[in-house]
Amino acid sequence: MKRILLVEDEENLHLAIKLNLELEDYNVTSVYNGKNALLKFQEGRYDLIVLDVMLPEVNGFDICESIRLENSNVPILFLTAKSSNEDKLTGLKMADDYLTKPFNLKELLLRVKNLIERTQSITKSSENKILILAGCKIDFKSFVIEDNLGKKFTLTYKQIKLLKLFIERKNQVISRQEILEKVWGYDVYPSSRTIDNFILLFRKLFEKNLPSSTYFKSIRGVGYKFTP
Amino acid sequence: MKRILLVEDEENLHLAIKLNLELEDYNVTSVYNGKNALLKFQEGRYDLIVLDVMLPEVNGFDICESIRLENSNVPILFLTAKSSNEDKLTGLKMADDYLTKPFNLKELLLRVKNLIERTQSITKSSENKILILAGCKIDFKSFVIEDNLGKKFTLTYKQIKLLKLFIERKNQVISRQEILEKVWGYDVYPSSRTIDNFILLFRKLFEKNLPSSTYFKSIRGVGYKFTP
DNA sequence: TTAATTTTGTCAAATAAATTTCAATCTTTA
DNA sequence: TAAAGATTGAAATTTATTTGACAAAATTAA
Repeated sequence: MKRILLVEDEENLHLAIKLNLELEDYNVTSVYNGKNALLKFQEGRYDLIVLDVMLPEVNGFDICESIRLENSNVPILFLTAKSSNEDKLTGLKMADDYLTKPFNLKELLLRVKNLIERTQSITKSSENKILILAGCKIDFKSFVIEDNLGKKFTLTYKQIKLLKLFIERKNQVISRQEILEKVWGYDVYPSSRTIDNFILLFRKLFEKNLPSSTYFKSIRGVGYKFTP
Repeated sequence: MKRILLVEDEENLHLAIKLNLELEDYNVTSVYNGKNALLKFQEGRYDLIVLDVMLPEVNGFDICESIRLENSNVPILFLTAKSSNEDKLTGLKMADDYLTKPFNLKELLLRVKNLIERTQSITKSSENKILILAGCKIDFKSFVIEDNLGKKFTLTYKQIKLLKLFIERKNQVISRQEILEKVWGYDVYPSSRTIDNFILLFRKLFEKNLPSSTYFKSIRGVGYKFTP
């Protein structure tokens, strides 16, 4: 049974969400403010956190940040009342998904399901969040990769995100278009060169016999394919 | 925010649909003919395409086919004026849903919502698009074909696209003209040798007893026929 | 049937286009 | 404000695709 931490201060909405999640057989822990959210988070493990942005005292973004600092990458679904663009961007950067109030409860359930399944499948493909690739240990928790000589290198958030996408979709051609949307987001479109630079780094890190590449193959006119 | 590509040439209807979709908080991209539909489709990713069948120049079915050749399974909702049976059947085969004009806008909204939700939950269970042909495994996701000896060969984007067209239309003669339109696009006309070169490769890959060909037959004066 | 014509098959070379790479610039974070 | 990270632009490189030349096959006309 999947465990969800629900952080929402509006009583009626809270109960509605809780009821619906429980009907879908989730184990829901209820919390009505930021401080308790952090307490509950530290007490037990959760498969998902549904987090309202507008909370009394400590707001959702701050809580999210605290959680991430604890080296946890439990998926977080933000609920936000404002639909202003800046708010969305700030939120999305940290969140794994978000919903703007008022929202459809069905949609919430769908997103909850997707988020949990998605993270489940990533975790599975990289068991304890550590993966060996080309003799390199990749630790998705600390963002550190270590080659067979013990040399360490810390990846950035985006690099990890892209690497995860490739691992999740190994042996599949992923279009540049989709890479941008999955890693950078729907409304942000940096130039296509940006992706290339990330690939460049990955190749430097993992490929043994450059300049030919075995792991990160370019599919001309489409995008890239990762073959472990 | 879900993105919808609306392809409809009748101005009034178009505006009415657009307005209603936007009131439901969809991000609508407007297009009034087939060629632009394909252009817009290639530019960005959409969660749904609302596609009129009767369009000037390139009709809805052809657009649908082109989209499917691009390896996209974005849900498509057809709008059709005719309610003749044959039309419905042809449409439904490719479409995920369809509506016969004149229709109720409420119904459109309902179907749009359902389609988007439905596909959202299916998408993650990525079905493996693998096909066996002449003892070769063709994987449309990785663009790789593997013969019965285990030897692998990576196809290019155009090769995959053309191969898909042949497979979709197996046992049918496809004219060179149509091949060009579906695979190369509607305004690009390369020389006639171009297609031949692709056939040449396919034959090398699949045909067992060259020079006679069993799978890729040339139909003089018309085009080619693929018989699996 | 043979000659003329058209269409298709094949290959190597040319072209056009996408990718790689790197340095410079802009942005964000500490 | 410094430093790290992300992005862009431009040149170099690579590669898929196209073309053109010619051979082979099929079709038509004589």
